[in-house]
Amino acid sequence: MATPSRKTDVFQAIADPTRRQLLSMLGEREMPVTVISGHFPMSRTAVSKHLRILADAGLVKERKIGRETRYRLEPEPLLELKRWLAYYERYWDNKLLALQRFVEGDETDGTIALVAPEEESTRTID
Amino acid sequence: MATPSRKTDVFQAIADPTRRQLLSMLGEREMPVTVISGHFPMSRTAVSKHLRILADAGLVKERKIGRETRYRLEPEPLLELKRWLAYYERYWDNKLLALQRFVEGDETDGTIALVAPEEESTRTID
DNA sequence: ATTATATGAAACCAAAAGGTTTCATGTCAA
DNA sequence: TTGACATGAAACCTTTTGGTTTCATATAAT
Repeated sequence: MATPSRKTDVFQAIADPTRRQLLSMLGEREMPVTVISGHFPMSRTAVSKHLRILADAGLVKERKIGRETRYRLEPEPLLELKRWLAYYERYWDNKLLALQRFVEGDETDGTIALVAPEEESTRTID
Repeated sequence: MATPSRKTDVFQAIADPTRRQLLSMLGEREMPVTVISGHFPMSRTAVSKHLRILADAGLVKERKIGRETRYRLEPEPLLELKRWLAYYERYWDNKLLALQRFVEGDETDGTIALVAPEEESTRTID
């Protein structure tokens, strides 16, 4: 499905530098928790909790082998990030931006016509 | 410069849904705080603090006009995100991934050869 | 000159985040 | 079957985060 409605937000999941390191590490090879945590200056339990958050966001998958649990990268949820970012690419290569700024002029009106596709658009203008 | 060494991490800045909404809103037009906060179910001061965080990350720029301060999107720092994400694109369209997984086999060795370009690579394997 | 508007700073607070240590459980090895 | 290893869950603690209300200051308008 396109919107898998994950337990943890991808943006939130990648906000932590430790978790980003975990992702890059697990992209290379599947690894068990003890080995992974050997690369971090914190307890195994702490790393384990980070892994859980990543798993909740769908960014890693676990596989039990005997008494160990191996984790590996699952890049698919990063597509959401990619889509989000794609919206802003128009600000780099699109000439429309300059035009828009010009048209805007100087008025202080707060009305919004275009809004970027934001996942949680709970409250709008009332 | 390539590494502007900002006060706030971009990943951290965009982790909050409110701040993401702010970015999309400010991409359309420059706006003063009062107008912006009218679109959110929180106090003006709270919105102001979010704007400060975005500004610290370089994602918005402020411009004082008389007694009001207008904010607008500054998309440049998103390039860091784009670069980060680019690393993981190999997991989508690269056949090497399947090959790599195959070569890995089943060993439990924790040694890492390749590491993704992570900004804070403070501690390594000691 | 006085009042209203726009904003940021400060002090404060509750909840979430990121750690720790300890404990329980399941699996492997002798 | 006994002991060592791998791991997650639980309880706990401190710092950060996201919000509030109140106050101070600068500019605009009357």
